[in-house]
Order: sequence, then C-alpha cells, then structure tokens
Amino acid sequence: MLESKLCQSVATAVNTLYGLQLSSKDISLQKTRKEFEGEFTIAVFPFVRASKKSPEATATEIGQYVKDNLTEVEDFNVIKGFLNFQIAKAYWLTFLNSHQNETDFGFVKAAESEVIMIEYSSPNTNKPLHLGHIRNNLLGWSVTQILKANGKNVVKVNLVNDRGIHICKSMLAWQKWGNGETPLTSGLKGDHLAGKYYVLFNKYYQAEIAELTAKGIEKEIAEKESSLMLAAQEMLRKWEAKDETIILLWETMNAWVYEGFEQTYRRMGIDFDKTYYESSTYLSGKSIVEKGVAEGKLIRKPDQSVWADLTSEGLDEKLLLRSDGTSVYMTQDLGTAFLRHEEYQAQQMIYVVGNEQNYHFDVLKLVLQKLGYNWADTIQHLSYGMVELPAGKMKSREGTVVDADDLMDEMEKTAYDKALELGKIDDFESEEARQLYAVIAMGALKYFILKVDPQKNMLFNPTESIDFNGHTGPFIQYTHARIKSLIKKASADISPISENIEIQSKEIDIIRLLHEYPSVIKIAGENRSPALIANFAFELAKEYNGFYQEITILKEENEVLRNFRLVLSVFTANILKSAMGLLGIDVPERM
RNA sequence: GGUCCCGUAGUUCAACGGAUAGAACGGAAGUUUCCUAAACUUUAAAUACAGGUUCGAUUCCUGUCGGGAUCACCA
Repeated sequence: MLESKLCQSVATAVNTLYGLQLSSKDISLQKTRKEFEGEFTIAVFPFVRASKKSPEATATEIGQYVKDNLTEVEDFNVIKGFLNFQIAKAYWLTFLNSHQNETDFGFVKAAESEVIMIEYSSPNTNKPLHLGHIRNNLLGWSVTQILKANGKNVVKVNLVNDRGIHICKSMLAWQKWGNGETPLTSGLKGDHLAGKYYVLFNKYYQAEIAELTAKGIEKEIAEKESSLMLAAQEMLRKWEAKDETIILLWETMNAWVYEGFEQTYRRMGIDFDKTYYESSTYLSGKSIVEKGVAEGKLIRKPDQSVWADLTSEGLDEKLLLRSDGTSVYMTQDLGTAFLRHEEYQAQQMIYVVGNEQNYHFDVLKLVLQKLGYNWADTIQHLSYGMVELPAGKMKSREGTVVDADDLMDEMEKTAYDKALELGKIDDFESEEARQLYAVIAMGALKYFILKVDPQKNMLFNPTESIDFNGHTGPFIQYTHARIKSLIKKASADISPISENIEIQSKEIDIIRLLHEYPSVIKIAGENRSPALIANFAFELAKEYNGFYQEITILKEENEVLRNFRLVLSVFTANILKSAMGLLGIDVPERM
C-alpha cells in the first residue's frame, strides 16, 4: 500500500538521518490540503527535537531521502513544518488500469472462519416499527455489509421480543374491545392492528387511574391496583403457565404482527440469517439464573425474588427474577446470549441497541462474568444515539412517534412529486418510474440516517421533508446515473490508458479518492461506522461533479484523453455503486 | 442527587492532536445554442465559558454553565 510505504520510508529516513527509532504508526500521514501542491502530507514537528534543525530543514532532508528511495514519489515541497509529497503520474495510471473494472475493489476476500454475530432490529410485537427502529435496522444492515467487505464472516440475527407484559396489554385490549377484528376485516397491517390495541389499553388504563385518583387514591397505588394492570399481569402468569386460550390468542396476534414486520423489512431491504424469539430463550435465562443461585453466585431473597449483587463492581443489586417467579428483560437477555454462544461460538457478538441501554449492557456483561462465563467479553454493545424530534424524544404515549411505514410512504410521494416537477420521468414506463422513485425515496431516507455518526444523537424534523439536493443520497445517485448515461453514449470501447497524458489536478483529486476507498472500508469496519462510507461517497460524487462540469469528456477530440476520462468515470461509477451498496442504497442507471 | 453522553455558521452534519475549522440546507449573486441544472461557480456566516497539558487543542485533562440518557418486581 502506498500510504504505508510512505510512512515506512519516512520512518527509515528519520532513523538514518537522526537516529530516532519510530514505527510507521508514529507518523501521521494525511491528505494534502487542496491549496497546496502534492497528494500526501506529513507534519515533521515531532522529529525536530531529534534533528536539532528547523522544521523546514528537517522536512527538506526527509523529503529528499524519501524521493531518492521511493519511485512512487516524484517530488516534494515543504511549507512550514509540512512535507508534501507529489506522487508519480505513472503510479496513478497503473493504479487506474489495474482496478478500474473491479466491482469489488477494496473488498477483502472472505477468508476467516471465525464468526461475528450481529443483532439488530429487536422489535417488540405489541406495536409497529418506528423511526428509531429504522436507524437501528439500517445501521445493523450496513455494518454487516461493511464487515463482510472486510472479509469477516457475519451472521445477522434478529431477536423478537414476543413475550412480556407489554404484549399482554395488547392482547387484553383486543380481547375486551376487539370484537374479533383481524387484519383482513380491518384492512390494517397486522403490526398496526396490534399497536392499535396497545394504545387502546393505555387509554383505558389512564382513564381508570384518573377515576381511582378522583376517589382520593394515590397515583402510585392506583397504577398498581388498576384492574386492567392486574388483569394484564394475570395474563402474563397464565402465559408462562401455558394456558391454552392465552397461548392461542398470543400466537394469533403475533402471526399478524410478523406478517406486518416482514413487509416493512422487505421494503427497507433488510433481512436476517436467523431469528430468535424471547419466548423460547427466556427459559434458558431462568435456568441460568437458577443455576447461579444454586452455586451461590446469586441471591434469593425471602420473597423469592432473585438478585445479582453488583455492589462490589460499583453498581447496585439487579433483579433477575420477580417474586412471582416470572422473568424480566435481563433474564431473557442472559438466556439469549447463552444460546447464541452455544450455537455460533462467535468471536464477537455485536448488539445494535440504543444508547439508552448502556447501563443494561454493562450489567449484562457483569452478570455473565459473575456467573463464570468467560465469553462475556465477546459481547459488544454497538450503542447508537437517539433519533430526536424537534420537540425532543419520541414518546409513544404522547403520539409523537414517527411510524416507519408512514415515513416511507411520504418519502415516496415526495420523490414522485419531485420527479414529476422536474420532468425526470416523462419518458419512463410507469413501472420503471415507480421503481425509480422508490429507489430515490429509500436512498434519501437511508442516506439521511446513515451519514450521521452512529454514536451521536440526531434530529429528524417531520415537518421539513428530507432533502433530495445537496448532501443527500439522491445527489450521489444522480452522479452515478449521469456517468452511466455517458458510458452508454461512448460508443467506442474503453481501453487501458497509455502513459503519455496530461492529468489535471481535478483528475488527480478523483484518483486519490478512489485510491483511498480500501482504507475507508477498513476504518469504517473498525469503527462500525457507515457514516464514514457515506461521507466518502459524497465527497467522491462532489469531486466528480466538479470535474464533469469543467472538463469535456465525450467531446474531447484527443482520443487518448477521452479514453482516460472515461476510465476515470467508469471507476468512479463503480465505487459510488459499491459504497452505496455498503449502505444498502441502490443506484439507478438513469434518473 | 449518583453515573454516562453531548455543546462547532441561522439550521442539519464533518474534521487519526496538525496548515487559513470543512460541507449541505437556508440567505445574497451568477452559470443552460455545449456529455442529464436532482448539477456547477462566487459570497457572508461557527468551535458555550475559564483554566491546564503540548511545538501545535474543536479533539486530551480539570472546573463552570447548558442539553440529553440512565439509575424500575418496564422493555
């Protein structure tokens, strides 16, 4: 690799010139800023203590050494303490010739047998997916693609939270007020139907609490003694006792929900290799906990509830089984982790879960360690920030949740209106047009979400629809489509580049970006950050658009130059498509 | 209150401890007889505050102020 060669050579230079030992890691190589000559830059300030010379003199000596020893370096210049290298044209041309037609340029061939497991989505079956799930799904999916591009063997798993008190609330409400309504009779998607009853439960529950407090009962007590809540808890106990009626109702409603989820996933372009259901993992969790009690690692209190004492780790006691013997979230997660480890022996188990659960994952790992499972530290919480609305966090109780299906509908409608307005689909068949605006709508939505650093909270304003201009998915899609159109019109075959041509600086800028792609994939994998890929793709598209605007390609009369620019264009289109692919975004052939 | 995260142009996002802090949207001014104007060009505009470490700090450390998350027999 050119970059590591440069660092290595600088390290050798510093060693031979000044006797200072350093590894190539100690050298900060960066891209040369636009306003200076050259492609790569090194700051020599750290070496001046050893050289006992001015930064300028030090940089000049190192530059001369590297120029003499690396054929790739054609020349160098020094500005203050910064050493700028100019790379030989021949190097760039060879690079272009050898990779321009690779569709998997920058990808590492899968060679490793070790498994990385990644969990994402993890929906509850009592309500439909919302904007928060969208970020989760897109992140999980994209990180998977990026890890695969890094040669990893990745297994995508979903964990469906299909049991618990929240599901019972939907079930109870449907039982009481549903009149036998089904997705078929109501015309509602199954997940939306279940969600409707969850909302209904809360409505009546609040009403009951209001009624009780009006009678002078304290709110906290009212919440616990509400007949609806008691009935939901009773239902959960019956469920764990495998009561036939309850199980049947549960299976029926869950089946509706799964059908709805499946549609949403398909539309989002998301899938899984394996789906776990908490209903079949929580028992494993319970038995792990019981085993822990028997071994004296966990505490059973007089009321029969079970706790993990984490005070010596600086945390509190954590409940693992309720006094009535039913399990909690943590119990389920212990069981799921255990089963997964048994099944895959994964080297790493990545959980894509919001940062509101940071504490939960700290506890999960500590409890597993306490129980003696040394694979606890294979668990990594890929903690991502919340999607916030202008008014703050989404609250289902306040009805401010942005529904995933609704949002995708709106995006498509906007894409359609926009395409119509611009006259973009006038000569499209109706089916092709429909596909186009679906692709653009999803491109805009996915890019909007993925361009933000996963760890950071992000803001979504529902009243301003997501843009299609500027730093957006459609901008990159458009750049790709324009190149494709060029290539169609270039009737002659595109051949390897001969070496005697002038390269303009705008062209070098593009080549340098293309050259950087493999290391972007690597760093994005290490950081689990699709945002790095997204920002790279934008930079490349922007750079190409400037080139396209300013430099003639098809109408260039010099055949050799024309060919060179077409090669550059084809390569760029390939990388744009590849990078967007890592984000789960399609790029159209024309738009 | 304890713990954790975050404060960058009007707004939404960038910036392995490196040069004059980059983009996009919005604002102002332009570009189409020419490869797709969902594009391009020019322009105004920002590191919350106070210290410290460093040749060099938006980045690391401490404190202040502001915002968020979490600390459930919820998930």
